[in-house]
Amino acid sequence: MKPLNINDIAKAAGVGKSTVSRVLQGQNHVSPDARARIESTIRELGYQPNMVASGLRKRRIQTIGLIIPDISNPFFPEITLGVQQVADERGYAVLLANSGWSNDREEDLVALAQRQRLDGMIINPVHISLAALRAFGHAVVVIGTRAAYREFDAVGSNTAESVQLALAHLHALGHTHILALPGPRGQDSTRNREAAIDTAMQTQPDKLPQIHYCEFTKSGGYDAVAALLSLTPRPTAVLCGNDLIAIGMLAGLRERGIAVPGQISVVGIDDIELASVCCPTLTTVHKPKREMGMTAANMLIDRIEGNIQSPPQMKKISTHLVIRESTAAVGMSSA
Amino acid sequence: MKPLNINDIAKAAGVGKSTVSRVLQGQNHVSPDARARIESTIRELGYQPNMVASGLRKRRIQTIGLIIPDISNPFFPEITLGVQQVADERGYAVLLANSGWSNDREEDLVALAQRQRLDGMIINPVHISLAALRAFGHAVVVIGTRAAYREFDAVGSNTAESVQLALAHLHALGHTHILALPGPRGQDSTRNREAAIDTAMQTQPDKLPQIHYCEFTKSGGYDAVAALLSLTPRPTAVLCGNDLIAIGMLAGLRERGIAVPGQISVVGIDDIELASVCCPTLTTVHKPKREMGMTAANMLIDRIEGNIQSPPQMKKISTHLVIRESTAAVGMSSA
DNA sequence: TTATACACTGGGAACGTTCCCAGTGTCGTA
DNA sequence: TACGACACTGGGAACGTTCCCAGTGTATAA
Repeated sequence: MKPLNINDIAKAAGVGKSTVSRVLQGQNHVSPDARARIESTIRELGYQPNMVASGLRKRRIQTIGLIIPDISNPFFPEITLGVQQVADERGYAVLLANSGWSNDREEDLVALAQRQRLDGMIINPVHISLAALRAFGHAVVVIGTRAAYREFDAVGSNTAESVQLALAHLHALGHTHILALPGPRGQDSTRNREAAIDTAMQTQPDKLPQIHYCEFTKSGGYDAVAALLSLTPRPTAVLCGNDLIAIGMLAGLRERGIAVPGQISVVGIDDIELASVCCPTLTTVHKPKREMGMTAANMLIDRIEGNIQSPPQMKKISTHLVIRESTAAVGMSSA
Repeated sequence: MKPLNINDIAKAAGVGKSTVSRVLQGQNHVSPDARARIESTIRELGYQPNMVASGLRKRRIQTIGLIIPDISNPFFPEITLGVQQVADERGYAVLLANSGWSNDREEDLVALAQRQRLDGMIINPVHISLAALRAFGHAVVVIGTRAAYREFDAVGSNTAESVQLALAHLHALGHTHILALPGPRGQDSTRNREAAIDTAMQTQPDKLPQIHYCEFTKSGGYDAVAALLSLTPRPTAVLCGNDLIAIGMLAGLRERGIAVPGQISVVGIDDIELASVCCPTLTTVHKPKREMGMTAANMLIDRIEGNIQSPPQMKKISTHLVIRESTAAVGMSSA
């Protein structure tokens, strides 16, 4: 009925509970004889130490939190997998939670993490306030490159580089009229992309892309087609803030019989799996999502275990362009 | 430095810790006056109760485990989301772990769940033994319809129905030479699909599909194209065990210049998001994945909280066919 | 021989809650 | 007036570990 505890093992092995505890924690100062006896007793009785009790005493529960906006967005499972893999190897479990892009949910989840006394937390923040994040009181690693959170460790892809790669590709193909869909108006990651566009275009400000705001979703891209078509002269290429937007846009263009890349080139960012399967397959900037997850987990656990004392650092993971079918030289077909 | 505890609050509010505990747990037998004072003290000092301590005492940590093969497989994020949503609403956190389709990992993870004293566990089992699952000692809900685990609560989609729907669709289009890819040889879910095929074909055993085994992945489907083409007469339709297989097959067929659905019709199972984006879009059997996750979570928490005492039950969620571009009547083009 | 060091051991306190229980006070009723 | 019923209260034990510490014994050095 009630699970075994350390005293049961101690009694069965004829030793004190302290000695059993030492064995469980892999400490020395235990005679080979006692150790052997304890280990075999544990195996025999199928004893599993209670990590809740141990967590209470040690103030470490070997569990980290991962707060992301939405696991059903294909960008995040890969991140999650990377986090899990490292956490696992280093002896931590992962508590996963979705904020659903909501500020309230984000703050609730951080409070929950605090009550659960998680050892640390990796968060891809949407709106959450610094104060709420600080209140957590344990190690935090932020996913993303937003300046607002610079007091925490962070890992993000290099947005400037991504945008630069995509734009350079379009320019090389001769596109000068470009529409950019950097994301929803007023969100930090949108601003990041806009800033990156400005930086990339510093030397040729006359070719600055036009901006249209939309959600980071398929339907965001789909709806943006109308805005695209209302522009004169009509852009010959679209730079999408992420692949979901790009894929929505592809669907919208196809419905209206506009050829991609014949009439319009489309480029995305992220390189989610969909990008290699959609039609046409999508030229995009590859982000090493798995690696980002792994890096975040390593940074976090290093902090937790005190291996790092340095001030917060930001690791930018570099990206590269993947050229597929959705882009071509300007004026390939109907021109 | 050290977080506040219940005694700090009690002292600050001028009451005993028991009274604070009663307020925290929403019990009655607390005077309105004391309650108000305690609540405002808690808010003022920003106290967050320690769920580890409470978990130790109550033997409930308000956390459930979710063990799936691979979160990067697009079938699982939706399930996860459903589980999370319900767990959240009912006051539970979710610990997520990937078994990576490995038996050893599965058993390790269950042992971990046991050490963590999770209140319950939802698992999509691959190979794990009954013994290992029983050893967990808390509530378990299995995802899938496999007979082997019938001693646990389970929720699965109706495989028989799914296969039946897909085959009926192909038959209605006039296909009589069908190749089925039920999954990897020797895995239970593969056997389930095979059995469903046999059942569906009982009345017309002469048209029984041919079977080829492959992994539940894109490359599994891709590699199966060779097997498909080596058959004479060449099948006019392929029934794939899941959408990933189907999408791999589409890619392989496209590479070889075989028209879908002109020369070969392809139907999948699952209706993952990829299915509506790939090219051609995929006719498939829709599984309500989110709903499955929600149902599983509700069953589990009902068990945990003792709302159910009944013997284990299996809930089969029904499916429906989604007709898209990848299927057409036999002999539409080159015939 | 004695002192010192140190591997090994087990008992008890502590971690922060919840629950039991015994002790108040107040009220209604006999 | 006496009594039971009951809302309210706080102290202490318990949950299962880890850590501190004091107590063994044995080997090595002086």
